[in-house]
Formats: sequence, structure tokens, C-alpha cells
Amino acid sequence: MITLSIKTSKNPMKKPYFAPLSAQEKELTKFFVKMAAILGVQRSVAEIYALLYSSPEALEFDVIQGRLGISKGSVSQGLRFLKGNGMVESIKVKGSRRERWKPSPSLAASLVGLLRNQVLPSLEESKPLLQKLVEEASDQNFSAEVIDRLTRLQRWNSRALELSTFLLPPPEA
Amino acid sequence: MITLSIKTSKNPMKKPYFAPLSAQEKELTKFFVKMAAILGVQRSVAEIYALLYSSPEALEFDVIQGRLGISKGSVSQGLRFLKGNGMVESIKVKGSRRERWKPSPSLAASLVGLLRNQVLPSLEESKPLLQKLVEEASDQNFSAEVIDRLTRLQRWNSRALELSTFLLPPPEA
DNA sequence: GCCTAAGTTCAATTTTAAATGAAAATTCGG
DNA sequence: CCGAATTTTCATTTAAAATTGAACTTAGGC
Repeated sequence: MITLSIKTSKNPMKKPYFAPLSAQEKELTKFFVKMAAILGVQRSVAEIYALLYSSPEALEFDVIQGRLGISKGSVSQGLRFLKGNGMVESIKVKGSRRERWKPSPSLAASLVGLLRNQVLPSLEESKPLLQKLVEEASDQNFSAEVIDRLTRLQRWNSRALELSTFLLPPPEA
Repeated sequence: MITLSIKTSKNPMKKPYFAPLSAQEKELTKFFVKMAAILGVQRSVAEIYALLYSSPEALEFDVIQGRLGISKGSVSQGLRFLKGNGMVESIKVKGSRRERWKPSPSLAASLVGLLRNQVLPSLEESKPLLQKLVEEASDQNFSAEVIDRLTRLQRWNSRALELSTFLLPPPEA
């Protein structure tokens, strides 16, 4: 069996080598994966962020994929998620179609973006629902105890919502 | 085909009927399920809590299982989780071996219990790890940029930890 | 304006988490 | 302290979530 390797400038047969994660990078990944789990963010996303976070220079798509050993699909989706939550940004270099990725400067801002998108929608959605529940419970003959509980729940929701919009103001306001 | 139903005080052949959830109970369940999802708590646990929360009287194991239509195993595990996080409590009535369950009086305390158990451990675990990472990064020739990032991460972790232990002091302190 | 490198999409697959339920363990009432 | 009632355990099943990768789309260098 013969394998032909044709190497030209058009077909450079580059065998891209990507170093596996260093001990430090692995540790940092552990940390981000743990934090991400609390926030309900998937492992591969945390891995991408950890890699960018521990890299002095912005990284290309291929490098992220290669060093983490995950699929193109995961890298693409992961970067989309991170970008959508303001946690990473990309730079374009002239003369190359490849984007280069790095973490957003402010980790605080990143977390804010993440929380806003993960938590706020649920709180908002629930507001009218709880309002209706309290009304119905009062109209119908619910026990005072239950009405009281529902009312307190409603108050909680409102407060959490106020607090959130205060702590996490929308980006372009 | 003949079915014999023998009904004695020893073998009362009780055909327990459990009402399905009312519209209001279903709505409240939706709410708790949504909130639980944010905190990474499973659906069945949220369902149990919602049912107790909307019941004027404490409920027995069987009633919880029957009305929710879930397995004994799920009820048992769910109650254990809720109890472990201080979100429900049980009462025993004399002359019966069955426990009766109701939500803990303070919703705030319940959330505190949940957060303490879900979030604090990860923050604590990570502290020494981040410490070591910063040291190693300084010892070895890491870029100033990365060292700075790691240092800020460490500060974040410390602050979150302080804030948490302040907001969520341990129960018996 | 081609044409291909670069990135995206999404159905299929793999992985992980949750629910089930039969068997084992426990716990009181008698 | 016996024994049925009650609850727990945990191997198995089921359901949900994450990942893959090949086909497809797009962007921009030439």
C-alpha cells in the first residue's frame, strides 16, 4: 500500500499540531467548568473560555478546536454563545479571513451579560403569572395561609426583578 | 373472569384516589420548575415543593406521590433533598407512622439554604486552586496579561466567597 | 465575479442526568 | 419484640442535553 503525499503551495499538506492543554490550563479549565455548571453553562463553552482566558494572544478557530480536541460544531456554537453573552470578542486581521478570539476585558461585565440572559427572562415571564395566581386565590376560597404564601412569592419575584434590573442594566440603555 | 375484592379492617382494599393538579397548582409548578432550573434543581423536586407550597395542610408521602403521579423513589429523594436544604419540614402525628410535610416558613431561608449548598462549596474548593495558579504563573514566565487575568479571577473568587459567607451564614453559628 | 477557505447548521449520535420500581431496610403500633 | 406499614436504596430504564461531523452557506482574496 502506497501513500502519496503531494506537497505544493496550493496543497501544503500541513499537518497541524496542536499542543494539548498544559497542567495550568487544565486546572483553570476545571475552575471555569465548575463555575459554569452553577450557571447551567455547558462544559465545552467553559473549556473554550478557559483556553482564551489563559492565552496571551487571541486565538484562531482552528487552534481552539485543535488544542481542546473538540468538534468544529462545538467551537462554532460555543463561540456564538460566548459572543452573544458578551464574554468574548473577535478581531479580524487584514489579509486573512480568519477571526481571532479573546476574552472580553471585563470579567464582571461578562458575568453580568450571562446572568442577564439566564435569569432575568424567567423572572420577567413569571411576573404576570404570579399576579394572576394571587388574584385567583383571593377570588376563590383559598386558605389564608396559601394566599399569604403566594403573596410573599409575588413580592419576592418583584424584588428580585427590581434588584436585577438595577444590578444588571441593559447594555445599550 | 371474576375479581374478588375482600375488604376487611386488616385488608381494607383502599382504592386511593388522588386528584390531579388544579390549574392553579399547575401554574405554580411551572413557576417553581423555572426557578429551580436556574439553580440547577431537578423538575421533580420543584414539583414536590410547589405542591406543598400550595397546600393549606401538611401532606403525606402517599398524597404527594399520588397527586404528582411520580414514583416513590422520586418522592423519597426529592423530600430528602428539600429537607437537607432546609426547604421543607416534617411533622409527626401521634398514632400514625406517616410523616406529614410542609414548606419551611421562610422562603428566604429556604433559598439561602439552597444557595449555600449549591454555590459555596465550589467557591471554597476553588480558592486554593486559584492561589496555586497565580503563584505558578508568576514563577514561570507567563505574560503579564495572563498573570493579571488570573489575579483578577482570584480576587473575584475571594470577594464572592466573602459576600456569600456574609449573606449566607451557616445555620448553627 | 470565481472559487475555495472559513464558519455554520442541524440530524444523528453519544453522553449525562433523572425517574422508576422492585427489593431491602427501618420503624413503630400492637 | 413481631410484623406489617412506611420509607429508602440503587440497578435499570427512560428522558434530556451536549457533541459530533458531513453537508451546506458565506465571505473575501485573487
